[in-house]
Amino acid sequence: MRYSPEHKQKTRERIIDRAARNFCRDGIDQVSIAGLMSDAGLTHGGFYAHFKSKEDVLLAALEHALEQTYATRLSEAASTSEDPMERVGAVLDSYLSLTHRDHAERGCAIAAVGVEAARTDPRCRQVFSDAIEKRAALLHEAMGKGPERRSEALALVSMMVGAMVLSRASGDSPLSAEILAAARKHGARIPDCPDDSKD
Amino acid sequence: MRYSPEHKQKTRERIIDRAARNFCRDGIDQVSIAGLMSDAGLTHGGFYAHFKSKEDVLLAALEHALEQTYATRLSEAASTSEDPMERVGAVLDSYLSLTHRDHAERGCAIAAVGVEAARTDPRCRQVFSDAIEKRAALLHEAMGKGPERRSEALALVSMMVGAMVLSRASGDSPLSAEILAAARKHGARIPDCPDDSKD
DNA sequence: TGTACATCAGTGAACGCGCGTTCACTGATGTAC
DNA sequence: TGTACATCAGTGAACGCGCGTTCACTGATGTAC
Repeated sequence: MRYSPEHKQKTRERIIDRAARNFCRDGIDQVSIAGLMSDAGLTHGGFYAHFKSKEDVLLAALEHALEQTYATRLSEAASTSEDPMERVGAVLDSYLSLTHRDHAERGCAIAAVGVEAARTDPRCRQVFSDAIEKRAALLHEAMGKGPERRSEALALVSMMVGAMVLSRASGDSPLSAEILAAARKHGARIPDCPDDSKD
Repeated sequence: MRYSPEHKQKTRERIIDRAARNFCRDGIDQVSIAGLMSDAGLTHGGFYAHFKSKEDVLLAALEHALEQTYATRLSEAASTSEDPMERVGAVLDSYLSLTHRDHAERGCAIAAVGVEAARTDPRCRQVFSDAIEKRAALLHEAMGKGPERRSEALALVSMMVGAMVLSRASGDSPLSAEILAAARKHGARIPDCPDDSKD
């Protein structure tokens, strides 16, 4: 090998990292290979030494983004306390923040490009499925209750992603922050409700 | 006037209707003016006799789609019963259905293109704000409780939209339907929880 | 240690393509007489 | 009623542009001797 063994791998990871940022910030179609490579300090032709196509780098970028937010923000928030309610509250506060709303480029890829990415490539749907499962499992465990509460975790993830989508869709109106606050409040209550399920 | 007074207006409405379908089904960037006009039985050149730009028709299409789903499905579901809980349940069942998941082209425009549209045009964010307000007000009224419950309505709308986004993002995996079921179940419980708020 | 060489990550011109938009036009329509 | 005319909704060729992708190449690097 001419270059150090990690050289190409490092470049590849730099491209993926920039791709994750750009896709989540601008949307899939607004990201060009040339712009992406330029952000990574390279020229566009080199792209195809690392990826087969734009769809390929999208897939890698989604996996990277979802792993990043899971490993850092989500699981950190979920391990802040001994108290289940506080753990869930910490996840909600972290996710449903104005900072997250205003910085999609380092935020949840499902909220940022879930709809677009899933529309085009079935492999993206698989990546999203796995990510949703992981997030539901994290919340499920954070709740510290029985296995019958999995549906609560799924409902919570739904509310979190939905509130982020709505708060971004409603832009800078007062409604935008109100939505986040409402989801923080009632999200924290979902594990509170009496479990009268018959599953 | 050479043509009947309503002639041009009818054509315009036909274009808007097709635009709403195509945008919600395929995403904004995947819809071309030529394809849209062809769907409306016209050729692409005529487009600019009706709209100033693609963004213009997007705005009109969003308003149309949001008004359609509100006036038909949502408000019908919200007036099916005398019982507040049943009304909310009917809205949830209607929105969180497999039919809705699989037919974005006639479904909720916020779930379908909310993120994409809001990213590009501030006017879209205003349209979405208004639509979210209307939907929250509908649910708020359906709940039949005091004005302090507005945040519950916002949380419910969040959960509905989020569950639809997630169920589409997770494609055809079993998880997809599970998410919808979880949101139906726990969405219906939000108005059930004791109101211990201090607002 | 120094030099010739082979590798291959990265370069940048070129491609074909589809897009949004423009514009000179056509021809179906309702009106004037 | 019949005919000449004005209107303007709709047509389709043409435009410039940016995109994803290809490919012949370059030059920095580590290796062989």
